[in-house]
Amino acid sequence: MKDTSKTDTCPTSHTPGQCPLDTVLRLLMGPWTTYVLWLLQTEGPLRFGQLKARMGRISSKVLTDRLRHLEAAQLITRTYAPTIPPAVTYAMAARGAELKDVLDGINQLAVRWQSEDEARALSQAAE
Amino acid sequence: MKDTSKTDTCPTSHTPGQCPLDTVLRLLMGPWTTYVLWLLQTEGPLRFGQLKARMGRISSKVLTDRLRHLEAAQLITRTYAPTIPPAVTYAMAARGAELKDVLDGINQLAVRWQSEDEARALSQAAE
DNA sequence: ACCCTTAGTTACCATAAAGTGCTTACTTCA
DNA sequence: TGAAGTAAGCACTTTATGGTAACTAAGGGT
Repeated sequence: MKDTSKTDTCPTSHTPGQCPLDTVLRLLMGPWTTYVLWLLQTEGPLRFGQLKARMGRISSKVLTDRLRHLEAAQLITRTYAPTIPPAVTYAMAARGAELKDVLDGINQLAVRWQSEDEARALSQAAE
Repeated sequence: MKDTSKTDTCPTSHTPGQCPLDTVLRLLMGPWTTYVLWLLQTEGPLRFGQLKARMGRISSKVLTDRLRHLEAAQLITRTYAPTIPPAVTYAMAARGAELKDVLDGINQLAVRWQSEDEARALSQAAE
């Protein structure tokens, strides 16, 4: 859990301590987080090891941490099968799907801005 | 092989920092960043000292850093008047206004989720 | 008897980021 | 004379975070 009591950045809510927007942004910001969501959304439910394998150099510790936070925010679901060895499957939850739309919105902006910047850099280099 | 905006949350690159969406999210993650944008959006152009005063306990160093990054991303503009003492004014730029809409989208989700959680907590407490 | 598997946990370390305080430049006002 | 005021810059300290590696559970295979 992150401690937001020291640095409250709340834009919209005047109740000190937690702004909803900030809570969500903080959740998404760490490295790997959006990548987890993207994988679960495009490939469907995945097990811990499958996620880890697709993410290359991520450590178990950090991946666990990201999954726990996403699960606590109800963006993904965690299904534990107490077999030996155990099998744990993660999948997008309803809120994750809702978030996808707005993330796509940001992504479209980001991609467009980047291409605009590249185009401008090229035209300047041509002078 | 061009349209990545349809389903992808992270288009081409898997490494954190290369993906456009990740770049934007990392810029916003703050602390304080969304608060700066919110202030400039709701109160109009503000000078450095005015921003700092409204943000309470932020240090000049961090505020400067945030403003530089937002300026580099062309989300805000910086206007320097070489008077004595100097006067520097920050204002929303075109891209900042574009971003505002999607941020509002996230904020609406976040607020709704929070109220849903609170309602559920209350109904459980009533049992 | 030992090693393999999965999905983590724990301890420890290195680095990055945030916070604090001091300094600058120049003019006006007391 | 010198204090006040603005927008930082710089050096230093402290906290947060990510990464690495070792270790666990419990049974099945060899």
